Amino acid sequence: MKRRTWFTIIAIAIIIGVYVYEYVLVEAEQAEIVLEGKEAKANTNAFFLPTSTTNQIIHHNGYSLSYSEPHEQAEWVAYELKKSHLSNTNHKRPYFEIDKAVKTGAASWRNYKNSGYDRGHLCPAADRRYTKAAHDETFLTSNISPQDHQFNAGIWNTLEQKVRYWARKYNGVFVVTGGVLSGRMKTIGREGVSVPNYFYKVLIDSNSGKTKMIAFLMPHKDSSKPLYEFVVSVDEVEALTGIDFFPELADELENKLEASRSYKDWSF
DNA sequence: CTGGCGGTC
DNA sequence: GACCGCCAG
Repeated sequence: MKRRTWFTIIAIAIIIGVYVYEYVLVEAEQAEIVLEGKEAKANTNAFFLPTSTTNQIIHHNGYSLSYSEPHEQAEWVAYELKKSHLSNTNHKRPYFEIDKAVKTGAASWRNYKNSGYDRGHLCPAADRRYTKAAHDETFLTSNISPQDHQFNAGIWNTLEQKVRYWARKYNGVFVVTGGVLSGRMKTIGREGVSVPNYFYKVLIDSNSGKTKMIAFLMPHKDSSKPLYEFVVSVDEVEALTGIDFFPELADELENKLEASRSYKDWSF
């Protein structure tokens, strides 16, 4: 055969190869999404799960939480935001429901009505758009905290968008977030839902090379400062909340990463 | 994206 | 109370 013929054959083979490869990749991703719910506890909630100071951990398919009955909200909500979770699908916004999995009785959404505060998602609805079920599951009252609207739609929203950016960039991140339930707090509603004075977010990435962490502590008010101004060490968040964030991590690594307040490994 | 709210049945 | 559609930053 002529050289040109060989070249043509090889070119076609490469093109077919790429298509087959992509097809297999897409199939694998879809299979992963289908399994998401069943594997949530094993994948999302095992290794990086924080400790509970309230002894009430609840696992949902899309996230886990530790519920604080005295403050009528979660002390933390934890979930893995995989790159494959990121989706542009629009879902109709459902109504908030009382989380029946909370045995002590989760707060009613009525506490928030006319309170002047948003029902602020802890696990954002936008992080669970991959299925309608996952999206709707974020509308449980165990996943919300009273948030000032300017804060929620402002700097906090900006941080949540940055988390999605990192999930895309670093092939997924594990997220732990909540209000700091300590000190003197305002309360709202008949059940007295505490209004946190600070909110935190702790991230760990173990998917893109060496394991890295970053933590944010934000006063409960909107700000025009850049996000990195709110970076603190994980140790600082632990000191405020009493939560041990990554107890399953090897001690040496945990101690080193949690003491650091450097954000050089995180692209802003 | 983050949400509230008023009107209707 | 549930639902729809409109509203704002």
